[in-house]
Amino acid sequence: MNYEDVMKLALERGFYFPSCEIYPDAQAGFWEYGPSGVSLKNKFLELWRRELIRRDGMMEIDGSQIMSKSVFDASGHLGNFADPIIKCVKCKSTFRADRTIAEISKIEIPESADLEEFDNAILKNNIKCPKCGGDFENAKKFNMMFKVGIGPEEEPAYLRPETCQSIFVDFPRLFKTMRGKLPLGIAQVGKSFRNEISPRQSLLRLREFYQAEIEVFCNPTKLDQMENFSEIQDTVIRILTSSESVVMTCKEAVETGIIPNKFVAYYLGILTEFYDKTGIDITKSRFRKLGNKEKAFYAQIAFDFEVETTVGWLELVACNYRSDYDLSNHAKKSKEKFEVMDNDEKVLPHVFEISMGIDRSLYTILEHNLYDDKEHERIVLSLKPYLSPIHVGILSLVKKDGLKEKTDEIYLQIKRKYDAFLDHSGAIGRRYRRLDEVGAPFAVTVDHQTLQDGTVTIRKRDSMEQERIKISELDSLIAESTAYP
RNA sequence: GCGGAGUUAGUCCAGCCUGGUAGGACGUCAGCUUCCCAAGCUGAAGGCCGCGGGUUCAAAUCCCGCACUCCGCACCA
Repeated sequence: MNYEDVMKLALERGFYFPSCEIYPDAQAGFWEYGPSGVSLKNKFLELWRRELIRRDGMMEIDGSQIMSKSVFDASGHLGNFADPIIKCVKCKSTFRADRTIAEISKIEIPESADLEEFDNAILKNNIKCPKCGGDFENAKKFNMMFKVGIGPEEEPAYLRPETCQSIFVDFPRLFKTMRGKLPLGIAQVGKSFRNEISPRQSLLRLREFYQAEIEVFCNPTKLDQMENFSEIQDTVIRILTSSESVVMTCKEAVETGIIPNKFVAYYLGILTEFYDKTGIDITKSRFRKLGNKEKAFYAQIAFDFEVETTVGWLELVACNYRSDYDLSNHAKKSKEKFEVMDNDEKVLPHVFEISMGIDRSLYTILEHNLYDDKEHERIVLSLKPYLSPIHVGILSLVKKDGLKEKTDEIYLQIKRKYDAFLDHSGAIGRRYRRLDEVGAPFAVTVDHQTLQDGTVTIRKRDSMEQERIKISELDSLIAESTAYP
């Protein structure tokens, strides 16, 4: 199914929809999750915690969304998280200053250069608007961070453009008080904010979006001493470099040098295992090794985890080896000490990050799991049972003869433990199909036989098969079938 | 931000050219029916036609702005 089909499902079944949609001044790039979306998101995050956080004994924190100016001074976002732009006086088109100058005059000016450098280059080389030949206004910086004013004096602060800065800032306290030991993973789930020029495609490019980030602090001299590497050495990953596309095990990737060390390979391996369990088609995924020009300003080595969808390859996760970029800058700016002891050695840890875009991941899960079952005239969201917004539908075959009451009774028994949905109204087939669309893996139906022998039918979403089971077996069956892997 | 195409009920769309304040399908709800897969029958709810302004006796319809959506450019988790 394609983007439009997913969009339609999202709107009709309460997965997500535009924010502030009843008002004319609603801005692009802001979306809300409805009940089904929240339920899916919560379960996705629980899987993330199980597969990555608990697996490695990482810590999870929950930091402020608004952070002080100093943080972004140190992190480099104030200077670097901005694009130099130039605007044509005549046709009002806006261009990236560095790129436009490089294209026309072959002069490379780094994007972080002073604005005068761009203006001078434009003057000297007589650079005009590529569209209409008009002159340019002076170069400006467009910073993608949202500025906020704190208190009556409107002290400047910013909405965080990535969640990880609180992890770096909090690192000294966390390491000391939580008895940290390298390598140490610290994780965070939360919102980040970027003032995108042109947000588009619902959850795929947002101005306010969810990230699940993991920052692993490590001793840079021990990147190949990775005890649990054996756990994932045979995990198959797909890698795209500038020259080739390969499918190989993590072990082979390290041996051939495509991945620089066991440490990085380990995390790419467990990330792959995680995404496999979300129900994304892992054969349509790849780690794209980024070239120097594509990398973020803080990254030394970068792999983007990308997945193919009907709107192209989507970047779901950015894996960056940030070295000591963040810690050394925060140490310099704050005068706080960030060195820690690793056995007898004093080290300033390096950082490898796994920065996951939650919204994009959820979209991809929906797209990869939605299919049109033409034979049975139904749309099925074939989610993994543990991710389904609704675990089980509880239905009465007909309302009369006490079936409704019996159905209510079963619903009452299980509704606190599972996401159950009670439905009495309409034809049974219609109710099954509605449940298929929100991905409920099971439907339990109460019929006349139920009143006689205490059994119900349980219908499976994907096969549409039914079997009779005792009501007393219901709990354990659902528990088993919807358990995380 | 630019270029192109759009915006009418929860969803998809007709009506617009040739002004006279809305219609279909699906979905939803209630009842009947129905003893297991979107059946049928009856009834109902739901839209000041994206927002604002203009022209007109009269605007979904013509004109102008703005917002949003989609496709390209650029940017990115």
